[in-house]
Amino acid sequence: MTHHPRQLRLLALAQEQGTVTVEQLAHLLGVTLQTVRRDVQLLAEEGLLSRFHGGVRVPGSTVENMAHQQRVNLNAAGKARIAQAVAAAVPHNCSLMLNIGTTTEAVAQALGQHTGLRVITNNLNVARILSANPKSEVIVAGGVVRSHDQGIVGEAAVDFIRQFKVDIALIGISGIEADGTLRDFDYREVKVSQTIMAHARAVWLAADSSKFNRHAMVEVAKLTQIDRLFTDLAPPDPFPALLAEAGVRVDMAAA
Amino acid sequence: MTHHPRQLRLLALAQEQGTVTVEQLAHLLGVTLQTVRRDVQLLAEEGLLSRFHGGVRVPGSTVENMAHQQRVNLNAAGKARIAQAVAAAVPHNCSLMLNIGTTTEAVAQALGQHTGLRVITNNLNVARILSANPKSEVIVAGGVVRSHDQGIVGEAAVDFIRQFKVDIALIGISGIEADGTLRDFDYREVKVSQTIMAHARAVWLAADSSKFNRHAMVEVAKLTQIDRLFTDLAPPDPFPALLAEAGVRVDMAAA
DNA sequence: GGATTATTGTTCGAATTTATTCGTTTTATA
DNA sequence: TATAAAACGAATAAATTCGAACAATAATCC
Repeated sequence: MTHHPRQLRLLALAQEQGTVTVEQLAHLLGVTLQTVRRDVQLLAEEGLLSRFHGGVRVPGSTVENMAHQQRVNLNAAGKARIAQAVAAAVPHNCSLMLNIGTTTEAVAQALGQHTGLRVITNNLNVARILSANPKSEVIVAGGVVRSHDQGIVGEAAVDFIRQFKVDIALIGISGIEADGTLRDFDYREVKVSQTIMAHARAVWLAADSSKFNRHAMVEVAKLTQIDRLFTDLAPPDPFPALLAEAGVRVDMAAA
Repeated sequence: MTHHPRQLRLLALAQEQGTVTVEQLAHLLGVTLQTVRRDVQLLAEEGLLSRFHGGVRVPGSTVENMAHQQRVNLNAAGKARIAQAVAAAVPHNCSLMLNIGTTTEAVAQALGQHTGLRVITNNLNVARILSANPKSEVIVAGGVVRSHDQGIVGEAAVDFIRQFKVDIALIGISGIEADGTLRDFDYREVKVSQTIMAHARAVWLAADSSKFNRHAMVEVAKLTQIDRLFTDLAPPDPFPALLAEAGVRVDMAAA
């Protein structure tokens, strides 16, 4: 099944104008609104188009890294609540490490009013957010910048982090499996996260409810290595038992 | 369903101006205050915006950040022309180092379409801008992040940069004095810039016309260490003679 | 040519978005 | 601190947009 010529013209129009309304498209293509909507729905499902109420636009032209932006939006409210809870638990004048992840970025945002923090991170967004706070010091790890999420990974970052030992490691991850392992997608990122955990006196995990039972490839750590978990909803079975067994203190930031 | 174009325009306006009132937004976007407030609430929840009573600002923006925003706008046209000229002179598939400065940020922007670049920088803005280009690799130096311009300075950054040797060092500075010295304000930043120059086969200087005869405290280098100067207007006396004597090739990106 | 299938147009109820109004909260000023 | 002004957010009504159902038309196959 290939595309109708009209659908190709529709795509071309969207490309040209950046954004087009459904009504404009109907007029330009000489068909009814409903036909345009059918085409638009199809093309949007294939990812060739982003739609908004009233029209469409080319995907990705709007915000540079749409993928990252959309992940930020995933359960944004939950992440914000978690971030507030973490910030409330972090004392002033302590040292922290934050790894890659949208949840840690939310935490960085929430730490904006703290004083005397020393924060080490391999996440450029975290660095940008926290460096706006002149009362805290931000140290960024050196290394190769990953384009899709501004994270720094690789051997250089690992070496850099090894120089330090901090009070708290705040970790975000991709998934927690039912066997009690924390997992992530990128091998190089995992190396950094493990190093961060090894160089902290306490390890805190920030994970919103969507992370439970989500699968990812590479093992970062086991729940037993975690001292404290911040989440937004009560974890499903079998996690309460696992967490209790591992001696993890759970902080729930409910709505 | 993604963001409405109006919401993207709102974000762009906030980005441009640093801060905007709700009333201004309503007027500029041609909708009522209530609609603006709805958009603002949504975008703020997603962390794309910070709001205050009466308006919004770019997230994590403080007075510091604003100051930086304004510096970016200083002679923006001249910087953009210089950046274009530099980008035209940089071949594909080469290695670069970029230091701190709004001019180097403009260059980073202009390098967005190059392929196969390997860029090392101690400027988080440069890293952010260039990491959006998946055809190039960005390596950021580790170290303490300076809050007012997102630059990385200090001994760690110097050590990090010493590992590399690149084709071109692209340097921005605060002032060029009539005695042929290039100067900057922050001692720690100067150390980094000097290291960058020492670890490149060619040193290019990007300096708009406002830099000539501008005074700054710490000496970065002498004109004789520069291979090539990119500027937007003909330098005033006595610089043409100095430049010729130092053997600097001058590229003028006139309007 | 006739039957069948796919595509488009039409109509209409549901869902979404926007404007208006008004009570509440925040900020500025005396 | 008291008061006035401004800004905010909730509620509701009007307008717009969306999507489903079905009729009409075009394309395809035998």
